[in-house]
Amino acid sequence: MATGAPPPKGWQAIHDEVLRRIHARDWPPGHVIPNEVDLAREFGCARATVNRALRALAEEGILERRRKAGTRVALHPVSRATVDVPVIRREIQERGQRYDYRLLDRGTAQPPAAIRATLGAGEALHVTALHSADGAPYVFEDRWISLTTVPDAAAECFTSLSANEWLLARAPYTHGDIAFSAEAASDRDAELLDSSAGAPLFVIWRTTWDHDRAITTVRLAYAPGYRIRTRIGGVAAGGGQA
Amino acid sequence: MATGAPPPKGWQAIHDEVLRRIHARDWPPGHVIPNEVDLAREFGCARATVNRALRALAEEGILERRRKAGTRVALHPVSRATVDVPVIRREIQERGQRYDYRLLDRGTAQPPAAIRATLGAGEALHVTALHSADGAPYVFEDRWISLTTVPDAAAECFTSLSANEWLLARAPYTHGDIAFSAEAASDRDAELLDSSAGAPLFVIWRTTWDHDRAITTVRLAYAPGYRIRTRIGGVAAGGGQA
DNA sequence: CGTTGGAATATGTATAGACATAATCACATG
DNA sequence: CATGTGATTATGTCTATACATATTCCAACG
Repeated sequence: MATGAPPPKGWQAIHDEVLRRIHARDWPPGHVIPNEVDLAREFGCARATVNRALRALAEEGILERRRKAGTRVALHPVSRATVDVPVIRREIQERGQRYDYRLLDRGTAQPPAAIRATLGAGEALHVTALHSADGAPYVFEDRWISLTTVPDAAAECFTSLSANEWLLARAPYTHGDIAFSAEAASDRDAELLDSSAGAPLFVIWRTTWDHDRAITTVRLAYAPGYRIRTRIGGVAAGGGQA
Repeated sequence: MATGAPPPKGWQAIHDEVLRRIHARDWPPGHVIPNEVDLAREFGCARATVNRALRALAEEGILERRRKAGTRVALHPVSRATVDVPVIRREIQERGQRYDYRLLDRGTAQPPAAIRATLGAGEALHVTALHSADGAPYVFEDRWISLTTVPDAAAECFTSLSANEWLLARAPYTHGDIAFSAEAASDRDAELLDSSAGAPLFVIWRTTWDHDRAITTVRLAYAPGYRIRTRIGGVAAGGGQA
């Protein structure tokens, strides 16, 4: 028979039915849908079950919920994608490639103004390194670490363990900012990544924080051809089993 | 007093306490934490409350949960960021800029092999357009629409309403694939985006599906300087209030 | 010794009921 | 008319209990 998927039961069934009504335009964008109590009665289940389904749809960006105002179909659907930014070593090893890490430089210095704006005044630890896959350069990492937030970093050499992994273990962050962009390879980028100056590089800027204190700011310049892939929708509300 | 944040109550308090123990290495990576019943007893609450907190942490990628096996601290922490890819018109208008849409070309044709692999055999609708902000080119859109999945599209001219918005309204997708990458501007990219050939462009490839049938595949080439920003952690498990 | 089958167990989900909280709306008041 | 205030209401959350389900573990069996 090979039925694609068994008919869902429980809150997922409600999730799917509500989604169907939205897609079928029974409930067009902006429409306020019935409240949880009424839906529970209609579906013959407890309110908590409806709540679970609607909350999942809200987390997907399909619904917008506000107390007292009720639940409405989102006016401006956005594609909400969850991107996993993995630890570089694992990213490479999971593809079955050999991972190499080479520290290029390490020292304390006064960071440039743009970095100082987030890391705060004073000296910081500057670490540059190259990650490679099967011998080919993969990512050029240029990182500043706050010595006020992470004083222990001053004693670490980072010759064999990448700063990223050391920090993850020693100074976990509470939140962070990420930016994806395309940059032209500088002369240094080009030399290290074995490409030519001006080549389009996929670049990730990431700053991580421990509450209100910045831990580290890093620029990751990926070798040409790199891309980040992800999905939207799909698992619906299943959660995060990789 | 300006206390940064009020001490959380309920399931968020448990979420934060568990996270604290993980960060404090009371529960190191790989460690199996107590089961929900024990934690509920410890925190003096119902199991459902603990469940809510642990499920949130699992969705963040901090914990891994399996029935019977229990809950363990994730061995390989990944930065799980949720990226909102907005409708281009809104993205521009929300910054207070004027939005312009110009259809460049529209016609049915045999798509190139790479597109045909996902869209299926047969002719498809090819639409190219330029979105601009305050008169400056912003995104060059190159899209193929499956006429087998969305036959209505053949009758639409796309002169004033962008294909993206038309599709969102008429042919909602169940899931999609997204890829972010950096590409060198082709001659055509450069001409349309008012930059020079070879310039690094941020490019998004997106394919959307209605169950197992592809709806559309689009390449969005953004003008130089574009970047996508997002956060990790932060709201923890609050959900999706924009 | 390997395989299989069942018992044990931790999470997943559902339920009914209750209270908390935020936001809205209508009304009264200045 | 502007404004504040309180009742109303829908969602947010918690509780206690129950059953479902996936896995693991172990023991019996071939």
